[in-house]
Amino acid sequence: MTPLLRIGEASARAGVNIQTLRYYERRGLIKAPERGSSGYREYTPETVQLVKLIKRAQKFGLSLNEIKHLLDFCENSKVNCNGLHDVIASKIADTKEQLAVLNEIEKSLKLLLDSCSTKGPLDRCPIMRSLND
Amino acid sequence: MTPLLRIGEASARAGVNIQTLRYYERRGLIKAPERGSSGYREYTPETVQLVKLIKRAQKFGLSLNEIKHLLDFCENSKVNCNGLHDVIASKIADTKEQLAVLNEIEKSLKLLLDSCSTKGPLDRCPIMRSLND
DNA sequence: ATTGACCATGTACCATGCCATAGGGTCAAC
DNA sequence: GTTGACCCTATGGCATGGTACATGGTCAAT
Repeated sequence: MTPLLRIGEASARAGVNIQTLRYYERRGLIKAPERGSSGYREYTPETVQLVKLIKRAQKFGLSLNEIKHLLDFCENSKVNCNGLHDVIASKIADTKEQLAVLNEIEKSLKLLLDSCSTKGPLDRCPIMRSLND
Repeated sequence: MTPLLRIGEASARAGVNIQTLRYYERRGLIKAPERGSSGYREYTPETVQLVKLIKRAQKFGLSLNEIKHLLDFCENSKVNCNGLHDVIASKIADTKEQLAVLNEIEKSLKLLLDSCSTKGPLDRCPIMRSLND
C-alpha cells in the first residue's frame, strides 16, 4: 500500500528533471525501479529521498562518481562506515589542493593586475609582457 | 628569410600537440597561417610564442574564451590596455568566488567527517544521516 | 474514437579542451 | 617507384552532468 510514484511525480518531488532520474539510473546511482503493467517506472518514496541525498552530496562538491562510491559502501559494507570516511577525507584533501591552486592563481592575477597602471600604451602593458616573458 | 615552421615543428616548439594548433586556429586564438605550395601550414616563430603565451595564460586559470578576449583587445585596441585590466580583474573576482565556495565546502566536509567517530554501525553513521536530513 | 497527459527508448546536443582515427595527399630519399 | 615521414580534412571520442528531441506506447476522460 506504499504510494508508488511515476517518474513525473517522483522527479518533481525530488526537485530534478525527469531525464535526470533516468540518467542516475543509467549511472547506477539509483536502482532500476519496478515497472507497472504499462511498462512505466514506479518509484518508492525512498528513491526520492535518495535523489535528494545525491543532490545534497553534490553541494558538498562530490562528483556523481564519488557519490556512487559512497552509496556502494552503504550497500556492501553493512558493518561500518570506514569507506565513507575515506571518501570524505580524500575529498577534503582534493579540496585543499584546489584551494591552494586557486590561491596561487589569485595571487598571480593580482600581481599581474597591479603591475600595470591603466591607460598606458598597449604594447608596453606589463600584463602582456608578463604573459610573454 | 624567417624560418617558417610546419605544424609538427611548430607544435613541438610550443610544447603542444599538433591537433592543439589546429584547434586553436578553429577557435580563433591564432590566425590561420599561410600555406605553402603543398597546402601545408607554415607558422612563424611569433605564432609559437603566442601559443606559449596562451598556455601560460591558462595556468593563470583563464579559459580559452577569456584568453581570446584578451588577445582580441590586443588586436583591436591599439590605444591602451583597459580591456586587459577588465579581463584580469573579473577573473580575480571569479577566483575569489570560487575560493569562497571551496572554503565553505571544505568546512562542511570537515564537520561531516568529525561528526562520525569511525567504526560504528553504518546505519547510524552521522555522515549518512547528515546527508539524509 | 479521439484528445491530452503521461510514459518509453534512443539518440543527439551543451560547454570545456583537447586527442585519436580514418582516408587521403606531398615530398624527399633510396 | 616505392617507402616513410610528414601533412591535410573531417569526424568522433574522452569526462562531466545533465537537457532536449524524435518517435512511439498507455491510459483516463470526453
